[in-house]
Amino acid sequence: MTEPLSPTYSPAGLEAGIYRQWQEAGVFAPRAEGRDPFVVMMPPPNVTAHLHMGHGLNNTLQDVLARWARMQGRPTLWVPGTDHAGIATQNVVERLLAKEGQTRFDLGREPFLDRMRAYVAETGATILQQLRSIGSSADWGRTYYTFDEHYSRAVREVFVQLYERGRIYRGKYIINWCPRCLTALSNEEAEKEERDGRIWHLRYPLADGSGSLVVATTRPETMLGDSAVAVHPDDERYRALVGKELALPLTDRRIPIVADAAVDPAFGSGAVKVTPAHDPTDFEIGKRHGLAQIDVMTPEARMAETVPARFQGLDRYEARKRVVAEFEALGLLVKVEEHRHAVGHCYRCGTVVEPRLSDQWFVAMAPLAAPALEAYRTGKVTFVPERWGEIYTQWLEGIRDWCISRQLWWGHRIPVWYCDACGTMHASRTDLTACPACRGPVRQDEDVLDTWFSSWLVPMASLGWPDETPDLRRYYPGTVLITAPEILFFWVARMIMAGLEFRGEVPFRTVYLHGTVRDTQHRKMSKSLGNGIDPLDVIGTYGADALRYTVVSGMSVGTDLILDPKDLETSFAPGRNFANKLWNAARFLLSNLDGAPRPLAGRYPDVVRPEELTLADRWIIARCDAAVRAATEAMTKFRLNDAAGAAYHFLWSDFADWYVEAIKPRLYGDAPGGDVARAVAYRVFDTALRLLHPVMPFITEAVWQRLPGRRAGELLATAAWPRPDARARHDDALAEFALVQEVVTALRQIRAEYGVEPGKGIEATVTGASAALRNALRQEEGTVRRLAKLSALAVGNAPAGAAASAVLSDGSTLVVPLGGMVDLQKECARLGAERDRLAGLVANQEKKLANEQFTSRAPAAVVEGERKKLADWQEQVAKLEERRKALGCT
RNA sequence: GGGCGAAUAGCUCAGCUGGUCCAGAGCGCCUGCCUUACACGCAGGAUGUCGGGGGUUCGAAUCCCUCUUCGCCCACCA
Repeated sequence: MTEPLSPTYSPAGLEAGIYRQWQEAGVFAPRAEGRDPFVVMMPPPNVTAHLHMGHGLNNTLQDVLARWARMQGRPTLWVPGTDHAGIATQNVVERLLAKEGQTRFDLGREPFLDRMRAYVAETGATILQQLRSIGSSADWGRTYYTFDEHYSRAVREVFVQLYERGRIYRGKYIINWCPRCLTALSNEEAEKEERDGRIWHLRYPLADGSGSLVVATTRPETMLGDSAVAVHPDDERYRALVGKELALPLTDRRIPIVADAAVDPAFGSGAVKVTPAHDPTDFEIGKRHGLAQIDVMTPEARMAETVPARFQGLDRYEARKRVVAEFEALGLLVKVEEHRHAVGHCYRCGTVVEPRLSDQWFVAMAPLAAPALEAYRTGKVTFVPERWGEIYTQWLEGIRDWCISRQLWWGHRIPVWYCDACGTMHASRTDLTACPACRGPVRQDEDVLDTWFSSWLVPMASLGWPDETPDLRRYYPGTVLITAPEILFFWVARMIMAGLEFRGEVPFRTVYLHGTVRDTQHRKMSKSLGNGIDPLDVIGTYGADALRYTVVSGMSVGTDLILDPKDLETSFAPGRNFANKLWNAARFLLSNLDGAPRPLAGRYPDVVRPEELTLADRWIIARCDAAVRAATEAMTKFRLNDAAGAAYHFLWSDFADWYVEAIKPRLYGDAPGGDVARAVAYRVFDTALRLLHPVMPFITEAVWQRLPGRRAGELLATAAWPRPDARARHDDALAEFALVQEVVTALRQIRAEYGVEPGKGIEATVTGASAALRNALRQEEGTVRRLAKLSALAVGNAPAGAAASAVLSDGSTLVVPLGGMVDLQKECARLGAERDRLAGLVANQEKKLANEQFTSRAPAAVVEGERKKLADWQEQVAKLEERRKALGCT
């Protein structure tokens, strides 16, 4: 890596080699010694996933923090992994089968699973490989997979433990059923979405013909499974009817009218049809009144044999139409209203879920939730941004039992065996071949576990749990979890519960929830919307560093990342341009560092004697130190955009725009002190590369290794993060160099305004300069003359007839003789306008200072500052008037 | 229905504890430059009722109230 930097920066040829270097040096594995390990668990992408911007964002943020921690010398472990992703993966393979005209049932369970495994073996490594291309410094040797053999042991262990503690139970309850995936879902997996729908008001006649009742429903087809109508016990309107029977229309069944407090008398007619097999509330009412539970649908959501023959086999929506039509024909359809309500959708396929009575396995969550709440309340876990803590709390407080069984094949099979001989069931860590009770034959439960039932163990299982491994002892609990808020309930909260339950300790101290990648219309990027950006395209065109820079700088805490999929240039060019700037600054510097005789090692500012430093040197050292402070501070607060900004601003605006320009004469030998300039430039550039490395690791590594004095094999990835240095705080230099910048800027403005020809020098005189400015100009005269293209610079009295001037912040006037190049009329107008503007400010300021409330209540320093402002302005007005006179303005 | 977030330049967004980074950055736009590190660049420039209204305060983009508009999360009123 010692060949010179190529004249043009091309990330494509550079990144792979750098990444290989890191891997070969083993920098991604945590160092064995050292305290305060920094541990991050990667949210596992699905095994079949292809890299998208969400991964790009999430992994960049993790990598920035991991690299930062590593540079701070902390043993740093970022554990990567993949998720077998039950439904999602099974759906992918089932779609492939469908193209061949087959279903999983045609193949049978084992052959299907073989097919799944073959598919996953092929695609499983893709996503992890792609994550490497963005620079992820995860410890690949520790990659976990939520469906490997070891992980299965962890899952079984957890299941059995919970079972033995009575926290897992099996029973018939209303669950969310996806008629397309043909499985039960948890509450979280049924995404509620508000939709415009309708509500039908149906009339049910009394069995004795003495009258009727009206009920309202959004799902008329379920009336075929009604087993009662409920009214509130205190509802006067219906009191007399309670206990009577209704003739359920379209059927030959009679159903009772019951009184139940769950009914809201104010809603609709105050009478509710009760369908215990298809609605959670109705299920409860049904239990209280011993009502029949009539499941009217097949798993595919077609009408089952439990309904009259003419409805059987109809899709639920066809059945709905048919039911409504028949009610209308019978004159029992009272009215239809528009009704907006929330409907659950399968989070994997979008199908409307059917609440349905079903025999499933559940985890009792209340006992798990209590310690998880406590952990947050006592500060054992914190959220960034904090507001997520409240959302976490609300969810846990209202938590319901977790349906964990899935009627899928791709997943951890439920470790329960049934013995038909003696009617017992047994949860077991190992496969059972015979009933432990009667030695009779056993059969294993057909269902598999919710994929999140394995994901929630990531922090433990990825470190070896249930075995008490050295990794587990050393790296649990982790430091920070970085993920998207979408999976706060699915994953984050459950990991906290699992960690507390099985390990007695939270799995991580901090949860950093970052935003979502969206397009310019604020829509989530997704394959189906076609508004995605392929990170690999971006990396190919702009480089991984540019991708990372854009993602980090565009992502402030608590906000979303907006990118325009139709205009990659706008989003990613700034990152590439910055990399290019850095590359060229490095090229310039390296070509001028050659043969630097002064020792470049050691801690600056010891490298050179303090008295050798020029104003510009001291300024850039102080600016660099400020950047170190800013970047470090920002990192600790997860304000990664600010950290990137600090490095960006320092490198570009301070170092490249000013310092490099200021020292060119010294570097070229046109001014003394070249060695000092080289030493300082080297130190601050080195520091800046370190600051930027977590964000743009490839280019900084490539450049850094070429700096002189590097030992073979020395890597920036493991170099030390810079520390602030009290000796680098040159406040006076900050102030004085700012004046130099101001002079240069003023002269440039004058030059532009008066059309001084480029390349033609002008003479400038500064009058009334403060001691600081005089000192600054004395030291940096060369810089000012060069950057402002002056032919001469003097400090002293203004010559008569000066043609242009600028007032500097220290009160001095910059007077620029421009000879015949100045348009007198224009100058008079300009001075007049400026005088009027300042006069306005003076008037306001006088009013402000006359306000006693202000002068007495504002801090003295503020009042003093305001007084000074007034004086300055008054003086400037006077000076402007003088100038106008001198020029003969009227 | 409940809760949360957002609204600042043409666009995407910073602006942390009310004052001394207070009106900023990047992109875009305009002007002038191929100044031997960089045209993926350099030097200038224009553009803002800080969503509307009210309040607190000596002082508000910043705190409070309210309205409007977007977005997100939660919710068993059928």
